[in-house]
Amino acid sequence: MASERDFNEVISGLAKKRGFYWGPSPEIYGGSSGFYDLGPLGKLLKNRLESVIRSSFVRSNFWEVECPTVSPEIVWKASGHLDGFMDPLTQCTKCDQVYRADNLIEEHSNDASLKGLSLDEMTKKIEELGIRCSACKSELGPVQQHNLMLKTKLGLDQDAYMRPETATTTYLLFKRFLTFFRDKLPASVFQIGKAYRNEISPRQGMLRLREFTQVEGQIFILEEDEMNWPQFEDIKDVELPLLAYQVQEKGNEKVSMVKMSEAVKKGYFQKPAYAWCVWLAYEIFRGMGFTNENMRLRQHLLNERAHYAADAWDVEIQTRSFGWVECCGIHDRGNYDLTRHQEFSKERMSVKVNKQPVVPNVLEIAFGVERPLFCLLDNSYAEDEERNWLKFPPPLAPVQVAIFPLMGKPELLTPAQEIFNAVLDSGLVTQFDRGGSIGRRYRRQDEVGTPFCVTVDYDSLEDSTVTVRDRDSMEQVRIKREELVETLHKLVKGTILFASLAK
RNA sequence: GCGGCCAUAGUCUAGCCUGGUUAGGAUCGUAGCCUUCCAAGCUACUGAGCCGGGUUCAAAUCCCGGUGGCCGCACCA
Repeated sequence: MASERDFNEVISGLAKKRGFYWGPSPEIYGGSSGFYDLGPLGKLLKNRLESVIRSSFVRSNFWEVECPTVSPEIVWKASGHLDGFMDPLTQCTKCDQVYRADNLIEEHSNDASLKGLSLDEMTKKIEELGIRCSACKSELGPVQQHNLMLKTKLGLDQDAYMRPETATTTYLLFKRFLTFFRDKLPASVFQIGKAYRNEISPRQGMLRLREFTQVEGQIFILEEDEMNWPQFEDIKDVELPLLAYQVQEKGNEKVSMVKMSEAVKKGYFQKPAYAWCVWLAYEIFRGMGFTNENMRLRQHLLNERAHYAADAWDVEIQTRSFGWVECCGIHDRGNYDLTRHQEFSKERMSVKVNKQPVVPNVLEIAFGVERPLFCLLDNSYAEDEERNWLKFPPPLAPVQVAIFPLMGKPELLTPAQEIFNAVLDSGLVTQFDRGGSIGRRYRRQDEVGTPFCVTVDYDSLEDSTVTVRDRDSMEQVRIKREELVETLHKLVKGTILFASLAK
């Protein structure tokens, strides 16, 4: 198998060639890194992932909302992103090398008390400690901030920002949710939408984008309900591939399959409701085609956690291009966000518990769609001596069925066209292909992961059957014409397996 | 952002050092012929020197700047 870097080139080459994604966008003007276009197949695949995500959330009683992607500055002051989302940077006055000021100070002082200095204080500290550019030994300039949010203006002069996450915009609706949910907590909502991060220098293609689609599910919940979460009963015997931080601290990277009830007992999870969120994230990723073989749940080490996070686990996916890739965060955000918005907006963000106002906590599942999209491509790629193909689970495949006449003769073309129209009308994404040899057409479909191909041959004219060919085994069975549409639907949904037809 | 390397059809690539004809090949694609199930063959065709500037009679080729990619550093809520 190709090395890691080469493998990424295989995947992105295939993605470009067959229309999964293109970029950096806008290509004809040279492109800006961190931006990609989805081609027809990529968009289909993304839609499938999103619909898996949607139905998982809806089945778990979450309600979908959609908020604007631009919000005025006050929102991001309140959320902490205007301060916390900034990197304090200092630049060499001579060679323009850029350093992260807080890291620099920490390295040179070994003094943990120096966290949280202001910009001016950091500038002074660098001078005091005599820190110079490690490349050319020249003086460093004043500490400035690089904000990871993209700034814009509303009207003539109101500062505003593109949202760096959808979560905050969801929290702003809390009062409305209380009415909608008739004052009952826990209340669960989710949002799928664009978010923007002005990364200094994004690399690794689809894995670090400046504009990407975020999925964020939120549960507004009171503390006692976090401890008493009935749905946990349903999953207590489910085993998840876990890597807790206690295990990692012992220098161990070994994932173990742990029953959820066991994980709570061991103290990996403090709260059953939070543990359930980790399970839900896992379930969503299983729906997106990942398995215990290529997925793990890793708990953040204490120093990895974000400004709002009381506990944090990630879903990580193993790829052949980049090793383990962090794809989803499950956060216990406490009541940090609602408290802050209450403070800044002067609006009540609490509910009454025993006549006392209580600001509820938030549990969050957050991920970008593009990462699992890439990981799925990466994990689905297969090749042997004669062909390469994408072994998408049939329900996720962008193109679901392809229809061919065995040869481009009118007597086969016409019935093949009719079948194509019927299958297309039935709601499957279907392609018709009459070009080149039959083998070549199978290979084309293999390369984009189409799970089933239907071929109309001369026998079809006699006995009204067609052959259905399976992508992974390359085997084929004859199916009666009148059963074709229904059979294809079952195959694509995965309610029957091709192997069960093959006898 | 910094440094090193790099940029030619959809994809892979030759030519660049040593400036000079219609920028060559492979593959993919398209149309047709042939072909009764896994990239066969034949014929024809489409399609390219990242962008901008400079040097020169002449630039894919030399020089400068920008953009993008890879690697290292830094960054990645």
